[in-house]
Amino acid sequence: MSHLDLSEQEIIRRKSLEELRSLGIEPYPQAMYEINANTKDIRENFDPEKENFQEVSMAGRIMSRRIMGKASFIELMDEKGRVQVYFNRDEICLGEDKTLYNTVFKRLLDIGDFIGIKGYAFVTQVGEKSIFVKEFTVLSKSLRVLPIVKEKDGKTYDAFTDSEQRYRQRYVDLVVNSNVKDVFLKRAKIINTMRNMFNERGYLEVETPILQPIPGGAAARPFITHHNALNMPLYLRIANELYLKRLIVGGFDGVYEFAKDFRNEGMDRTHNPEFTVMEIYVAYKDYNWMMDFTEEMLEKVAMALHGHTKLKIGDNEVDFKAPYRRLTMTDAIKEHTGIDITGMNEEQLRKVCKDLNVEVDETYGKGKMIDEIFGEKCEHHMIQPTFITDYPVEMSPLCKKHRDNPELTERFELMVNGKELCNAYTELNDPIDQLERFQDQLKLSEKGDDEAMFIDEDFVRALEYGMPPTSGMGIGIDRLTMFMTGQDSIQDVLFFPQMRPEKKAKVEGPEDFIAIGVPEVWAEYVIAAGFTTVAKLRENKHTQVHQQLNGYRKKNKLDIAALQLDEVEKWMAE
RNA sequence: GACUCAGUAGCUCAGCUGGUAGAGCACGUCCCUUUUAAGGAUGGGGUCCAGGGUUCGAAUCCCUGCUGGGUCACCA
Repeated sequence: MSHLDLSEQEIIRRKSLEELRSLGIEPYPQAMYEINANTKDIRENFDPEKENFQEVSMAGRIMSRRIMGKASFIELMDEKGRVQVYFNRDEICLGEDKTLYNTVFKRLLDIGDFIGIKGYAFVTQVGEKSIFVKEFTVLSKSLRVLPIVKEKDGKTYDAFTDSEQRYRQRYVDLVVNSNVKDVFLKRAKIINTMRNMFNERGYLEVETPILQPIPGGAAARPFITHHNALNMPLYLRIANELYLKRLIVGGFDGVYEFAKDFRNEGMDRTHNPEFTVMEIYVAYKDYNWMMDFTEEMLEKVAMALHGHTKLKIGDNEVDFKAPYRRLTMTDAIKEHTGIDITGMNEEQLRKVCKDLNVEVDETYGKGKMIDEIFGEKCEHHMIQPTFITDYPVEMSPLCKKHRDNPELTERFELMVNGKELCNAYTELNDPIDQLERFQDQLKLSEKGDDEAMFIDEDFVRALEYGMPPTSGMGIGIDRLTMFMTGQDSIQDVLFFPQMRPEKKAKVEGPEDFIAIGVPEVWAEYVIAAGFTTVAKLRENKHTQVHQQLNGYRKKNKLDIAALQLDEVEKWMAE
């Protein structure tokens, strides 16, 4: 990179880097740096009367500086927070040579640099716990300028807020916005709390394939990729359900997985193309047991994070204290529309939808219409955690039919703050029924439903060997983290949310193309046909370019001579 | 995908009905030995997202595109 591309401040920092080296100071030393205290230790445990922390060795980033001639204060930030550090010229430079203070500390170090310090803890005149430096070491030089965020009395000034930069350069966000780290610490705690609970009960944490030949276990559009050696398509998993159930067939009584799933669908505040789901399957249980289990789990998570169960989510206060209300889908619809859909046929339901102004398609079956009514009229009312149970059979091809009503399934979703958080079944373990349900999905697929499930013959085969009665549950970890930490965007609970590539397509002028031999009359059309840069043009085979450009000429009826293949080939030479 | 708002210095932002770019922090130089959004003096720093158009003249108006945010649609 030439200095021409750098800002003034970046050039100054690079010069400082060279100057450090010329003074015999390596800005990126190899040796480890011994640390015996962190900033949190000092803040919480330093007591001047006890005279502790009198020989500390600490390390971190310089986050601010207040230089007053021969004395200076900096703020040093490590993983645990910040502490004030005092530098005094004559304490650092014991002899006549004051270079280490005047030049190295004052001039060559910058905000963002990592340093190590040795010294002792003390309290300043204004009463702030600080470290008195006897010796410091440059540990890593920062060449880019961090955003400067200042704070006074809990009020933040000049906060680093540009969401694009915060997500693209999360490392900067984490360095300068102290509250961001907290969300991710809580996310880890949520996962650990769940994992501990499962392990205590003897369930086994497992890993199942992410690359799957058949994307099963959910209805969603998958990402597709290609395996070269096998010369076959593979899909990134949309769910891991069918693999976990195979393990129940294999004889494990409880298995769970924290899994990244991938869905090739729209992105918004609550959807990212890759997201984390926890799925758990327990043998010899049903969905009633799973509801008890789920509410116990969520109460534990809330307690572990906050010490209580009442959380503010948006404008609502949501209480995760068990037990949660349990409501069948039919009763929920009755409660919010006054209509009892029990026993209605397709025609009657269609009329109900019309009366309720719920938009439905001609192709919708009973199940889908009921689901639409619920989605439109009920879902957003479910603020407190509520188990919605007994979904129509058409919507749930992997779920066992209801013990009292074959049109329904033993399924529940847990709704919180008007959104789905968990999804669970008494799992379908009748292989003949399962095959029929897959075949129904195939019919939907033939009708053009691109999200209908594929038939997984091996999964049916596994069921034929016998799967014990089992209940399974899935919970969206990103969404749970949003609820538990009060974030309203999924991007704020993912370190690296999906973004479009940031490199802008550089547009070159026709003269750049003429320079590589493109005829003058063609130059602007080459750009118009989509080859906006010479580099882009050269990414293609000359035969392809030739075809495409003559195609463009024909389509737009250009009154110029068609291109010859050998002519195009000459453009490609570097 | 639709609508809508935004993009100006490293960061946060001003910039009027079009007249050729500003502040605070940060940075350079100088002063300052317990400060804390340290302070004082002084100076430098810009492809005003990109491309086109209107105009004598565009950061500003118009068009197209790029990127991001919000709302909606899609999404068990």
